[in-house]
Amino acid sequence: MGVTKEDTYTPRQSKLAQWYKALGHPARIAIVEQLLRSNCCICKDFTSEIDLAQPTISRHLQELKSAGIICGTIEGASVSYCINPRYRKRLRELITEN
Amino acid sequence: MGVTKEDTYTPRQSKLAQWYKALGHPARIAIVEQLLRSNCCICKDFTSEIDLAQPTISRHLQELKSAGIICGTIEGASVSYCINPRYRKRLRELITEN
DNA sequence: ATTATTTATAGTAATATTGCTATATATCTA
DNA sequence: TAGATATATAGCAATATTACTATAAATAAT
Repeated sequence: MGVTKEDTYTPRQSKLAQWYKALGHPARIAIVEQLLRSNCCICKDFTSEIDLAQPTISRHLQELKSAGIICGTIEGASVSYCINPRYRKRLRELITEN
Repeated sequence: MGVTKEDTYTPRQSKLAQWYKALGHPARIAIVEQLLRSNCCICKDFTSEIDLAQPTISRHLQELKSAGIICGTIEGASVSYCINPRYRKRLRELITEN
């Protein structure tokens, strides 16, 4: 049904799955890679690197944010995104390895 | 459109995303965890641990298999599944960590 | 040979995801 | 203030995912 029986699993299993699901799209991998290189980017920076419409990029950014993978801070008219420092090292391994 | 613009990304980005997507469901996390504990399981072993119908488990197993995460070998009337030895260590880190 | 056991596939229905265009909102700049 | 810039949201359409029941297929057991 496209709906996951959430209460079947431990919170840890659900959390892990949510984390990896957030990384389960090439656009989001590309975003994380760009952030690992550039440290901080505004939304527009991604739209010039990744061939997707701006609202689509924005949506992927929201998904990474709600998974706790990235943080966004308003900076004037733009929003500055960066890797959640807590997961920076781990993400570098996840993306770099293999 | 629920369809990913695959040619926008590098093969590496697509491959990474595919790998993490396969881990992006709690049932598949549960399956991998069980295999990390038990080394080898037949399909029926999973159905008695995870509260999902047998065909649903079977489908999740196929997805893990096509991502290269697990291997299945026919053994009489049943199929013996195990972690792809090539990724065993890596998966233990991915599942255990955090 | 018939029945039981084990697994996969077919078919279906509900929900989720991805991506677009149009537009709202908020801040800068002239 | 008026226009430009940057981002998010609304709304829509197409496809993907998840899970079910029913059933096929293949081996094991009686």
